[in-house]
Amino acid sequence: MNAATIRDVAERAEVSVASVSRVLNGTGPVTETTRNRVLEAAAALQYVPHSGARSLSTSQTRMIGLILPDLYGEFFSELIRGMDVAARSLGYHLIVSSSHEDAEEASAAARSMRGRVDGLIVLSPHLGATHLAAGLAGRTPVLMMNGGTDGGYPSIVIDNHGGAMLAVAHLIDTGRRRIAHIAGPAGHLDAEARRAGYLQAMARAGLPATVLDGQFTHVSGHVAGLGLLQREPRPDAVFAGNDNMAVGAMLALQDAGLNVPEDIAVVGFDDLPTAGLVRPGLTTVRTNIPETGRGALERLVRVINASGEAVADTACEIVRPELVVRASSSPAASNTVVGPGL
Amino acid sequence: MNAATIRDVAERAEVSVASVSRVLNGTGPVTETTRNRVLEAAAALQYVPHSGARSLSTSQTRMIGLILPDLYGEFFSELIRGMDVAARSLGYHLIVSSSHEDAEEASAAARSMRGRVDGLIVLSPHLGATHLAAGLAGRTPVLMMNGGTDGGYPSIVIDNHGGAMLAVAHLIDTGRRRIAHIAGPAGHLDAEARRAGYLQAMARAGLPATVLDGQFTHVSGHVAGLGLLQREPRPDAVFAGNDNMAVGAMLALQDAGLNVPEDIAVVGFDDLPTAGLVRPGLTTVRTNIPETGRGALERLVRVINASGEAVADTACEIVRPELVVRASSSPAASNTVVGPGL
DNA sequence: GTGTGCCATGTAATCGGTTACATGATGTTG
DNA sequence: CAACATCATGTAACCGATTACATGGCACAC
Repeated sequence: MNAATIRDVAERAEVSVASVSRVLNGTGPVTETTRNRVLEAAAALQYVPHSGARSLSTSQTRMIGLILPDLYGEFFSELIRGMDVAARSLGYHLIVSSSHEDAEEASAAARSMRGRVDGLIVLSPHLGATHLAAGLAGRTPVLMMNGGTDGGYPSIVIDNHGGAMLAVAHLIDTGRRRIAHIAGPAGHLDAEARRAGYLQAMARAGLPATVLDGQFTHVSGHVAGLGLLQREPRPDAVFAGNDNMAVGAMLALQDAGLNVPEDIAVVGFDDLPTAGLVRPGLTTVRTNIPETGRGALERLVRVINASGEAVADTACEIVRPELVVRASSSPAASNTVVGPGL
Repeated sequence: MNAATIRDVAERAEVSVASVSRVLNGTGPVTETTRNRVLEAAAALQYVPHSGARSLSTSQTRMIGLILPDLYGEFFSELIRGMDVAARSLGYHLIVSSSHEDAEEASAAARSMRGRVDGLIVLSPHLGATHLAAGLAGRTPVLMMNGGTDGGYPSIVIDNHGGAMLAVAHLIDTGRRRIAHIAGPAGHLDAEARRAGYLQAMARAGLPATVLDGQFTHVSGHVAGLGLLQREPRPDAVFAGNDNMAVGAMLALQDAGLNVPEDIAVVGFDDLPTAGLVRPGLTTVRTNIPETGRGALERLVRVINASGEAVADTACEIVRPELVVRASSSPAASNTVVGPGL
């Protein structure tokens, strides 16, 4: 016994397939009697429309593809949470493809989704992905997140540069002068924007910059922390490119007998849950991830519905992060949140 | 200009649609000449098969639905990572629906996926979901994870009970006697199995049990930690139902001036990345999540391909977690991993 | 009573693939 | 040279929905 089709329902309800379709989709007029017969028959047969058949005749899949890099932890789950909630409320489903190390893999994933999604959200912290996606996505609407603004796609970027400046300004405001930076991997857009923000804030304040290399990992932060101990004079603050490295560095410094924040202040980026659980609590830069994800999905759906419109949406929306001050940069602080500032 | 169809490709290559289909799917014999003409035409037209049409004629969607509760952090991303990698290598796509607080929401999600997936993986730590899913999934193959073993579905469960006993045995082995437990929320299957494991291990050792209530959150762990300080005599060890609560409790104890592990040992469950980053490092129970996810997906695909087979797969596979000993339970320990034991 | 208009319903074409079966070309063999 | 096997290719039916258009029933007005 195969699954019931619309014809089975029509037969059982003794009406035509057109009426069944009308009742189930709420299109066109039907009498109360017809509606009831159809509903009853559909329930009795446990009828579920064949999505393939529907998408064939409507040329809509009501699916949205999400292409992600090799993300870890909280960021990943929060982002999907936000998007998923938005998708559900708009009647869409989310197809996820994750762990794409480079632009090539990401575009292969994009290709494999062509034809089965109505739109695509691409997160690519690697250079070049925008360009590659261009040739592959074809007519599928695409929304780029944190992938640069080239390519003429609508996009959303997190203001990493501004967030970094916020962090550095906070350190300067609290009296620090020898502020070092632990950078993320080269070629990673987030990492580079944060580094640039650090450099600009330091230059603007007339302070000398010190950059150590890191890989966004806990271990590389620890190594960089050991590197800081060698510096002469020793920095009185570190701004790490992400929380993972900040925590790694902080542990290295503490294990060497330094006090945080008295001897050296530490600031991270991302506001992972871990940031609030280490001691002292880590000052960091936070973005509202679920909210950003929700916004991205809603915007993509708007683009989908507007396709064919005269004016295409190619704007780049900028999400401003905020500073979360904890004890790692200010002995007095408990858990204050400071807005994005100017 | 609409997207190219198989007929457009056939026309351009001056062959029939059947030949195009044969070339593109590798079914049936074709000459080298035909193959090349088709491939060239397909490339020139940027042809992508319409997945709806294909699924209509083959009655396969090559999609797998994943229904998740309101998971946070690492567990979520690791699980999806493992499944996604497996799915990709088997030629499937993953449709994710997350954040389902209760069994009813989860089954609504399952219903909305009927007809658009070839199979479903349902993670439901809430009682009753199995039963609800039964009426809704219909003929769709379903794999239950951590949702109990009733319902006649193939299932995979993490041996929370055994993991908890492992943790308690470790504490007893290292000389602890007054071991308290911070339990997770009532009605949560993982939480209840861990609690039961704790109780059984204590009973078997002839030790009195002490259970405090928690909600799997950091804050509830902190509150429970304060509760421990009131106990007379004070426990010399705590086994928390998850790492979040363990860290919350540990901070409360340390803030009250106690030394971990000298005054009191702390053990968690899950091995979140945070567990290795707090000081002292948190002893905890770990499951290889990506591996478990990969296995689950591969097993579901096997079930899908075998459907119609005489013998249905209704076995319950048990994943044994392992103990990770860190400094929070043993001053000597650095980062040893102990196997699942007997 | 007949014409008119409205409205619920049904018929059948259509979407874009897959594939069973028919066809025709080619080579082999007696 | 005829008969036949082999094999690449083409034709057309089919999957299950949506929907434009046709149809038929009914109420109302003249």
